[in-house]
Amino acid sequence: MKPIGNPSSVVRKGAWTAEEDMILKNYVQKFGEGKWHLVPHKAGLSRCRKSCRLRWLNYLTPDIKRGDFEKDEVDLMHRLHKLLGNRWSLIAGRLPGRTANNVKNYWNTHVRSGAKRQKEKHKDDEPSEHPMVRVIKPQPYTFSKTQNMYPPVAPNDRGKLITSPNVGFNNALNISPQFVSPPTVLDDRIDDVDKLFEDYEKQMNNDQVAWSFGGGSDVVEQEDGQNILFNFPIDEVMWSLLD
DNA sequence: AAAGATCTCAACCGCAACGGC
DNA sequence: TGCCGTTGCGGTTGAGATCTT
Repeated sequence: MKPIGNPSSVVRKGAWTAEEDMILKNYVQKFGEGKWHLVPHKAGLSRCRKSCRLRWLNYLTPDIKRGDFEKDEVDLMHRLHKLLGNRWSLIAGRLPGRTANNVKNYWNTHVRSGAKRQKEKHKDDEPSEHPMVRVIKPQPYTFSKTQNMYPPVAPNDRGKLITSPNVGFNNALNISPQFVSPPTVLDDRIDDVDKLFEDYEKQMNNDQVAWSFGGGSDVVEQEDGQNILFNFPIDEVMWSLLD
């Protein structure tokens, strides 16, 4: 065990001790969050600023929720993951008391490994139920709502949407270009996501149509303008996000 | 009871984004 | 406008816990 309390000595790694936790907690309660580069020195911890920040965010922050995820939390996680992909911090932001690390770990162990097991189980007998597995990630892309430009959009081999002169629009994911929004647009509007879900859920419930999630895939699929994920035209959602 | 396999999750690492100068 | 320091994020690792044989 390396000594605690001398920031000029070798930076400690590994599990945090109760003493270190107490020092960091006292420091943050006294001086507040932020300026993490100053924390090790000012608090007298032999830890790097990253380690301090992570420890605070993932463990010491008050109101952190521990234990198993509840069913509705998992449901919401699935919905948000379908919409946002592996943007754990955004997903965690919609799950009170959960951290990005929390969510990521849960996903990687329970959800992803579960899907993997299922895939292995079926890999020899029949083709996957969801042959097209792609997370649609927002990419930097300048566009104008009024501008009638349709650079063909298609997923590259890493599952990211790219434009290509050789790919006709019908050969892409059949997603209108306005759906391929720059991250800033999506991020700016992320606060609207909850409202959207609520509004559409209300609407769908009125029409006796339910959300369709599950299957353990990361698919946002579209067929004839409809998508398996949302049971409503995805363009409509994205336009309301962009409006 | 013991050894090996598997699972879980805290912590680390690398990188991109951001902001100040 | 480019550089540099800082921050925040997602992917990965590895130690400890738990399960299986």
